[in-house]
Amino acid sequence: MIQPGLRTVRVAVLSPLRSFFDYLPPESGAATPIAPGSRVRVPLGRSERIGVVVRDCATGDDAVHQDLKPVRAVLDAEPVIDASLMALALWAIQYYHCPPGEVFDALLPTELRRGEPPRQTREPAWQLTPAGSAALQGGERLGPRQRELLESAHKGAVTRSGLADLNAKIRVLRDAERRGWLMPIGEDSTLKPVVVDAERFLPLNPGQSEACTKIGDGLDTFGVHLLHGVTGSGKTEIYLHLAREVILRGGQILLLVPEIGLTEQIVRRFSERFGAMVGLVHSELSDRARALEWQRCRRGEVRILLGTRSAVWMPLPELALIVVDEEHDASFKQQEGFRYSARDVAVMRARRLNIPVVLGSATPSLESLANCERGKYAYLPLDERAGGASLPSIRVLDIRGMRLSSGISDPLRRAILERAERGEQSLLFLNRRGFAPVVLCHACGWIAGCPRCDSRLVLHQEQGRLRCHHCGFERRTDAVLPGHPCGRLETYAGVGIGTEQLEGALEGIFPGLRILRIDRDAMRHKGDLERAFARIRQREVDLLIGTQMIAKGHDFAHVTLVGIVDGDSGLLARDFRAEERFMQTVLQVAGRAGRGEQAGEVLIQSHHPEHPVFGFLRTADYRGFAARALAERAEAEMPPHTALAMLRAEAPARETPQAFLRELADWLRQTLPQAVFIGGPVPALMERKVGRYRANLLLSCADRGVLAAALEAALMKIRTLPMARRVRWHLDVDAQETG
DNA sequence: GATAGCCTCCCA
DNA sequence: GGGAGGCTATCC
Repeated sequence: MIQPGLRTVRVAVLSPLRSFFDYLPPESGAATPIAPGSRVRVPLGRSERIGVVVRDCATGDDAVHQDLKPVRAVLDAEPVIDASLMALALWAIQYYHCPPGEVFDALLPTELRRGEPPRQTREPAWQLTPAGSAALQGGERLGPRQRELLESAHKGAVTRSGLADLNAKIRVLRDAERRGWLMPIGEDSTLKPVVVDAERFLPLNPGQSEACTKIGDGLDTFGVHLLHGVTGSGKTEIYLHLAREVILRGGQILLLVPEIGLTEQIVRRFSERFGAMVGLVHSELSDRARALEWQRCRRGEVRILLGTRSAVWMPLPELALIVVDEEHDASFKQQEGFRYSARDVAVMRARRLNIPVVLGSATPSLESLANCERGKYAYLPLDERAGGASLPSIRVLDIRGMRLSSGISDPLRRAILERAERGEQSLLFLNRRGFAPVVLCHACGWIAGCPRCDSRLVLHQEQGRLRCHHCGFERRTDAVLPGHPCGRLETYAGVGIGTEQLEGALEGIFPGLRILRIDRDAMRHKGDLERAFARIRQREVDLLIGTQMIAKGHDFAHVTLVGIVDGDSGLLARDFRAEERFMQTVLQVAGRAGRGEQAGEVLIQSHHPEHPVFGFLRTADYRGFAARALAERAEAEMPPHTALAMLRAEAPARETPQAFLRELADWLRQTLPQAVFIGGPVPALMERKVGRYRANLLLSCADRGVLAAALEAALMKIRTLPMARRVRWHLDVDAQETG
């Protein structure tokens, strides 16, 4: 029986359980309601957990349970999550159909998740300077507020929270600071006065200013602006100008970037202009450092937050603009646990705050372009390169029947030589690490496979290792491998070429050229990458070989030739997004060339030069490509034309995940409306990974709301399926891949 | 995910 | 009779 009028507290418990939990108010202090966003300690089963109060309800009408337990303790007097982030979190729980605790895990720094009190970082404080002392003793005419402030500082340091009592505003304090009467003490680097020196901002070209004005005009209302600018068109400068505008109005800016390590340049440009107002969050940060940034953001000390995916959840009470740079980048989608898209969350956050978002990219996602077509996003093209550099010309080399030496055709070889003779740099892109991607036994022909995955071991000759790139399995090349029938040692032969082998081969082909390889193996240590980029800038390198690692962010002014060694790799479509990804990668790598004065050239080696993708690449016609791809997606009823979710399951036995998904699929097919497409179950593209077998069920529907209801129904059904306990499963809303 | 209670199995 | 280990329900 539910007692009417009973007061209950709804809590998102930090656990993987897929529901909220209701509690009675704490036994002591039952009279005061707990503010949503405060943390509580609650009993759960036989143990205790930390949770976040979602609401404290006068009537417990919708509490389902009979005998509720009371909250053990309220941990915060002030909520640690403000109302706007709370609303965003609740939206995410619904949208991603994920356990509430998972979302709040993403919102809170570790120490707060553990139930510890918010760390007392030293509160910003100011003290009287000699000049201030003189001013107070009659040297200056002071307003009543200024006098009050300085008198207080005379008695002891002034803190931010002390200001409230003083009836003085931050402005008075800033003013006193500017006049040299007060100076910050303690963690003073964060307290430098806000100086946004207009002279340090580069002038914008007409295209840039037009885009900037359009976005700037809408600063006080929600709107999504897709800034489609070719590489080198100066998107960053636009962000900088917008940031200045927002800061002058007293707002905070959130700038999301794909990977901070590879975006060092953008970080530098922001720090140069805005100094200590810039905050930084990324996955490499320690828990402590992260918690500190969290506090600084919340207190408003950080005015510009630069960060990767997880930064979208940071507390920014005066957030006024969000920028998502390289919005098409796959790393914005978390691939495990709470599988959210930081870009999509950013758009939703902006919408709820009624502030604008800028999505920037040279190769926008099809989703965003489709939203422009539907009139939901504003399309802002930037067609010329800032500084007048011209776009590289792109040519496809038909290498059918050509003699290749170590994968390099003669025309490409000659092009590299020409650049070297002119003192220019070349860059070869090969997205395959290691010496050889396939290894076989020269004695018996056995192909070395990973014992835990359906994958092949990659030969890394420098390190004398065979490695699986999917699970981390690794053996020395002189060890007997599991499953090797003849077990003979030292008889491995590599098939195919990776960057490591290419580097060696090129040293033979181009004696005298200074060659540098950039991939995860060659750049294992901290600082390696920065040193490598410095060497390139200082022209200590003639020929660069790189994987994905060199595709993003960095400008190479003296690179005038880009060679795509394997232009076929992206066309052997394994996934519905493969072509899009290939197009984006090639254009991104191409963008590295010719950013200086000389025009650049891109040569793509391919066995399928007639493939339509190359037609668009030759003219760098990304919009043409996108139009065709969008039409294909509509035809195939795939995103962005439809909403898509993947239900993935895995278990130690091959049959289990499929049996589970089949039972579910059978039920769903009978129950769900026709409009919902149910594909599968089918084994995952790589069925076995780290010793577990995986299978997928695809659900899609043109109507997102109908799909959401279908997913909710599926989750309800899963609760009743005994099979569900025998598998590990999860739901991936807006999955990036269908494999 | 964590935990406890229950079951079966095996051995003394 | 009892301990180990697997299976399953439950968590407000």
